Formats: sequence, structure tokens, C-alpha cells
Amino acid sequence: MFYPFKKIEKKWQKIWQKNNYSIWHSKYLLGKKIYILDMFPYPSGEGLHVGHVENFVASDILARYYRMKGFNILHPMGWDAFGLPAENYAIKKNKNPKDFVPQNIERYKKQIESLGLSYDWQREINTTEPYYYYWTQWMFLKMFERGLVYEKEAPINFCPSCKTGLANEEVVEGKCERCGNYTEIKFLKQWHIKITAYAERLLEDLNNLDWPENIKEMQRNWIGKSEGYEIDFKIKNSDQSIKVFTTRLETIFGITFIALSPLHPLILKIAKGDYYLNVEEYINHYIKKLSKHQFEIDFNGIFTGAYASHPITGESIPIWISDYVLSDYATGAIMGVPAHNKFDYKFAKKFMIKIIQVITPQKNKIIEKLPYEGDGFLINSFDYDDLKTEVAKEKIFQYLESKNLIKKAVYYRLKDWVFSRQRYWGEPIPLIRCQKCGVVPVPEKDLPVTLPNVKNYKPTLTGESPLKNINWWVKVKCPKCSDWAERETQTMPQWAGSCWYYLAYILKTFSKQKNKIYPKIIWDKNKLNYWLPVDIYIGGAEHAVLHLLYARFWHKFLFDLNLVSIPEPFKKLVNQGIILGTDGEKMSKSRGNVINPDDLINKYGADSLRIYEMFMGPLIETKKWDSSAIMGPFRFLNKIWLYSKKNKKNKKLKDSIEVLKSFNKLIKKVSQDIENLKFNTAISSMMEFVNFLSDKSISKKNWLNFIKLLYPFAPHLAQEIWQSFGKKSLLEKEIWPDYDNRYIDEDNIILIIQVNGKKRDELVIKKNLNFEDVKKMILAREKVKKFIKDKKIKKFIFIQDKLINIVI
RNA sequence: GGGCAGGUGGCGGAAUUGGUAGACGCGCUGGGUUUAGAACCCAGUGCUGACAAGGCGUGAGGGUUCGAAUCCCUCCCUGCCCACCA
Repeated sequence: MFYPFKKIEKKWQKIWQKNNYSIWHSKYLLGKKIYILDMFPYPSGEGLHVGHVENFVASDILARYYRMKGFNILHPMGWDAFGLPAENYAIKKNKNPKDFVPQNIERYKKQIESLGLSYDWQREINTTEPYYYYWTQWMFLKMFERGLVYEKEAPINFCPSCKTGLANEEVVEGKCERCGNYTEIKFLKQWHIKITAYAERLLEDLNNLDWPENIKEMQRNWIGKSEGYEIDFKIKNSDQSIKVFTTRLETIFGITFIALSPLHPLILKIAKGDYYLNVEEYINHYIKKLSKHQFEIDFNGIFTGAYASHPITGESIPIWISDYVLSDYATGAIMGVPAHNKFDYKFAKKFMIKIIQVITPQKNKIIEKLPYEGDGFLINSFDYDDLKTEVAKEKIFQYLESKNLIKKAVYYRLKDWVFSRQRYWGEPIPLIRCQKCGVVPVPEKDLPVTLPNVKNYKPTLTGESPLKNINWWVKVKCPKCSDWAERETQTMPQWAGSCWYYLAYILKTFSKQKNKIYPKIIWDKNKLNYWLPVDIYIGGAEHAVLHLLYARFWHKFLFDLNLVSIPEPFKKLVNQGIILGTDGEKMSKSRGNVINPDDLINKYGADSLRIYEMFMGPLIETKKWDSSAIMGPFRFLNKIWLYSKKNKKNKKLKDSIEVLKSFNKLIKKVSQDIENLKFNTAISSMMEFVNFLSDKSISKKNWLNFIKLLYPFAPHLAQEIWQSFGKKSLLEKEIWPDYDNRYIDEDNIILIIQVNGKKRDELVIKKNLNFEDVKKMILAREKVKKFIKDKKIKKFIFIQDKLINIVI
């Protein structure tokens, strides 16, 4: 028979619900803290999946382990509930997200409860509730105050057939996800946040974080710092000049053309005579293509008819326009050096522009295959010939600087954050547009600007927010002049609420009004100082750049306001690996390979599911699901249950040395493995221990100590066994067992005997024997003699207490 | 094209200051138990020999070493991320 997991799990989940972890915190407030954070889920209609389970169980093991180790643990959960899926679902079902988001949350909570996770529900937060987004809006206004918010035209995706604005997620390969037509780009005035002002700090502070190297690298690439030079090129027969950005100043004598982005503001001013009309046509064509989402860079371009003069030689350089030059990076203009840049090369070949090689990898060696993008020595560069690229760069810089034609410049790939969405289900942007006063922030006393209830959430025909149609909400008195004005109707992006939720958990409290209790967030720097930083943050790698970069930026802004005391929020980051379906493909509805955790809990119990997911492999690795493999953990727990029954009759008080040795080693191993997040090997060593015990007996005391080790992994079963031995306490409040080194240091060791590096024999010997004694012992052995026979022994390799190798 | 991670039995995976390769689990094979099945228990299970002794084995090839899954070189493959960034 199976152990009655259903009964046991229900029973303890009920009891744990009453566990108040907030009281727990205050009791220990002087002790050492650990803040264990999960990336909070988006409560979609689909419920938890096995990936969530992996994430949450891992952090739950840590939380339970460290609580037993005496740490004060903050381990909260909440809901990132604004955003597109809820809204799309609402549109489909004609239901208000305000109604069904709470339903989804209830469902998630039930599932989380059924897994036996030890969250502190007093600290639960929900980004869509006014007490929460009060602060999201407040922080936005602080940014506004500090000049970090500005309005600028920016593109949105628009489907001309559905006549609606689309989020990036809804555009798949340039086509509308719903109707399959090509989407267009529409330009709308949108709010931006100057995250670029923090680029250098975001880059610099990565170095001090205990994060996976690949995630840090992704952020570095995303920020994309590039140090180089801005050079002025005078345009011939004109008083204009073009600024060009380059990181390869030493190739300056290889310039054979200059290329501008089709959106460069100077183009129409410099285009000459007959060329003018062609240029104009080219630009119009480009813009059209751009707006149709169909652009692919094909290195087309057109000559403007104008020439620039080379800043050193004064030679004439033709000025071109090309689609491969980006308008929104650096100066929007490049110096074309086809011999040493693959894109310039491609362009020059296409339009038969001259190619001059000016760098050679070794002196006197001409490369046949251009472009050559490496370093080396200069050629064809007049006074600078034969100089190393590094040296030439500096000399050329000094020369041009003396002529005032150059300056050092740094550019980042990072773009400012487009912060407005033309959508209903988000935090309203707390700004008011007044005819007289312009854009006026909503006064702090009027926060939060609550999201109104509306019947129609559909995106509008114009690409504007659906809130625009709600007259009573839009019309508002200007806080400055008291004339009628209008609210900003765009809402914040999904990322906004998740930028500071880890602070909200710390700050959440309750207030009482008319005998009712309301959640509230009160800024308390002492609390923040105590709990920050997040010590370990676990979640999926899909948030490597966006969420994790936005949140870091947001935190740094709060740091600048002196609202938090440390510059980085997340000390250690761990990405759990993706769990693939049994077919080795990513789990998805359309593939039909999704595994539902509820079914498994029903069949095998939450404890088995917990252990199985942790036992599958290392937390961070991608793993394939194997439904039959859950039987292993299930059998393991059944064995423990049966062994416990048997053990209750055991009257033994003292354990054999053999058992003590084995058990003390286990304590050490499980503790270390948990701390290193190696849950799979912690579990396998517990399995080994239970197998080892099967024909032995162990004292009740140490069996219960073993149950403590099991507790973080299988809390329900462990707690039930604990109680069945007459213990009344919650294991949560028990102390993690310590190991005794006396039982870990062995007197005897197994010596490996190798012949020519191959294991041929082994021998149990006392520790610390010297080489001569060991040599005698092993040479006397039959097996060893057999392998040596009459061959001559060249030498011995002896490693104390480990191995001896006979070289023959 | 660039960056990062990785490649170990039929499968998931263990083992790294270079020192017993394949722990633990799944699956499979044989046996027990059972009316039968499920569940459970016992034995076996990298490949190749014959049940032995032995030989071969960590993507491929080479190197360093008494000794390499682990270090170095060349190559192949897989996954993830980025990709006109001047």
C-alpha cells in the first residue's frame, strides 16, 4: 500500500496556513537575515506549470533549511497582474480583468498551497491594487520631477486590418498574431524614461554581482558601450559639416566614402542639383518601407552629389545615403572604410566604390582577402606608415585634436525606455495635460490615479488608449490653473510594477479603518536597511535583460533619492533551467506536451513531485521531463514511511559506529548540498542512506534527526512522521542537526592500487601509513604480483592515504 | 557572424586543487509473491569476451602526464542569447 499522502498533505497544509511568518520575523529581528525571493508570477488563466514548481520548491527548500539554521527569513509571494494576457482574455470573454485576475490569483494560491510552500502570506502583494500602484505612480512622478521623463514620437505596431495597436508580443515575424496581415508602424507621442543616463552605472556595477556570467554578459551587450571618436567632416562648397562616429580612427586613410542614415537631418540640405529629386524619392521610399514593417537591410543607397573633405589629406570624399546606417545610433553617419569593415565592404562592392587597404596584419604583408578587421600595422597612410594600430590611433587623434576636428566620444546601444502603452490594463500615468500649463503632474495628495471601471477595453482604431473614451475620467481640473484639462490616458508598461515589488514585500503593513483591515505600504528605511539586498533571487532566464535591467535602474534611481541605502537590489541571481516536455521540446499548449502539476500531486502527492523536480538534475540545467521517473522519489518516500512504522518499536538508544559514521556524513553532505543549491545530490545521498538502513536499525533519536534532513524536501511527510513519534512541535521551529567530526574522520581508508595508472586492486589500510610500509603490503598481494610478473618496476607514485601507482 | 553554456550507459544524471568512471533514480532482464494485474521483494544491468582472465570505453583526433571525463591544441555537434552598433 502507498502511504496516505493525500490525508497527510491536507492536514499539514491546513495547520501551516495558520503559521504567521511575520511574527516569526519580528521575533528574530536582531538575528541574521536571509531574503529569499522568487520572480513573482503573472497569474494567467493557465495555472502553475512545472517550471514554476521547480522555481518555488527550490526556494522553499532554502527557506525551510535556513529557518532551521536559525536565520530570519523573508520569503514572500505576490502577483504581477497588470498586462496584456489578462486584457486579451477580457476582450475575448467580455469580462473585466478586475474580476477575473483575482480569480486567477485564488487558483494560483490554491496550487501553491497544495505544494506545501512556506510563503509569508501577510506580505502578499498585487501590482494591480491601488495601495500598490500608488507608489508606482509616485516613483514615476519623482522621475518626472528629476527630468528623467520626456515625451517623444516613437513607433508602435499597428495592424491595419484589425485597426488596432499591438504590443511587440503580438507581432510575429512582422505579422499580426490574430489575423496574419503585415503590421505597420505608426508614430505616436510617447513617454520615455532616460535609462540611458544610468548606462555607465548599470554596466559598472555588474562587476560586483554574484550573478551567472552569461546573464551579466547579456546585460553588457544590451547596454553595448562603445568608446571611440567623433570626427568632423567639412562638406565642400558648404558651411555644413558631418559628425561621424568611429572606433577605428587608425583606418582614416582608408576612407573612400561617407554614408548617412536616410533619416539624417542634413541630407536635403546638402543634396546637389540633379541628385536632389532622386534623394528625396529614396528617402520617401525608405520611410514607407519602414512603416510597413517589411524592411530588410539590403545595402541599398544613393549618392547625394555632395563631397566632404578628408580632415587630413583634404581629398574629396563622396557622401552617400544608405539603409545600413542606423539613424538612432551614434551620429547617424559613418566613415566608409571598405577594406576594414565588412559592411562598408559590401556596400562599396555593390556601388563600385574604391577600396584602399591601410592596415596589414604583419609588416610588408598585403592581405588578398579583404575586409581585414583585425589589428596590425599601417600602410598607405603617409607619415603614419608602419606604426602599430594602437600607436597610430593616438597620434592621429592628437593631430586632429590640434585642428579642433575631433573629440573622444562614448555611445551606448541601450535606448531610452518607452514607458507608455495604449492599453487599458495598466497603471495610469499620473499626468494631466492642460491647454494653458502644458503637462502637469498629478499632486501627491491625489494619488493614486485609479484605473476606472470600463465596459470597453478594446484598443482603439487610432492606436490611442481605450481610456480616452471615458469622458468622466479624462476630464479633470488642472492642478495649477483649475481650468478644465485632460488626464494622460496612456498606461505604464507591464515592467513598471515589477521594478520595485521586492521592496513592497518589506514595506507592506496593514491599517485599520472602520473595523476593516486594509493593506498599506509605508516607506520605512529601517526595514529596508535590515532586509536588503535580496540575498538570493530565483527565476527564469527569460528576464535576463528587460526585467532585471529595468529593476536595477529603478533601484538606482531610488538610491539616488536616498530612499534605499544600497545601489544594487539583487546580490545573487539563479536561473532555474527550462523543463522540456517528454519529447525534448519546449512545453507548449500547441505541442500538447504540457505536464500539469495538479495531476501529479493527485497521483503521487506534493512531496513526491517536489523531490522529483529537484532530483531531475542541477537546478540551473535544462532538463527533460520523464513521467515514469517520478516513481523513484515516490518509492523513496514510501520506504521512509514504512521504515518509520518499524522504527517506532525500536528500543535501541545507541547506534552502531557504522550507522553513526554514515549518518554524520549524510548531515554534512545534505547541508553543504543545500547551501550550494545541489538538491539532486542531496536527495540521492538520502536515498543511499535509506537503502543502507534497510537491513539495519537506527535509534529513534537519529531517525528523527534524519527526518529533519528530509523536512525541507518533503515537509508534509516529515512533519507527519515527526508527530507520529509523539513530537508536538512544528519542524519549522526545530534546529537543524549538527554533524560530529569524530565520525567523519575515518581511521581506515581505501587505498587504490594502480599498475601503470590502471586500477588493479584496492586495500583497506590504516591512515597515515608511510610509503615503505605500504609498498611492502601491496607487493605481497597476489593480484599485484600477477600484474607485475617479471617486469621491472621503474618507480612508485605514492599519494598518502589515497593511492599507489606502480610504474613498470 | 559574435558571445555564453554544454556533449558521460537505453534515459535523467554522479564524479574536477588530474587519482576507483557510471553514485542515485528511471527503464530493462531473470526470479519470488499474486487467480491475473498493479504494488512489493531478491538478483543482474557500460560495451566486448564464454559464466572467466582480460580488452575497450566520457562527441572525434592529437598532446602533456606515472595517471586525463577533468589540463592544452585542432575539429565536429547541440542549446541559449545577441546580431547592420560604425
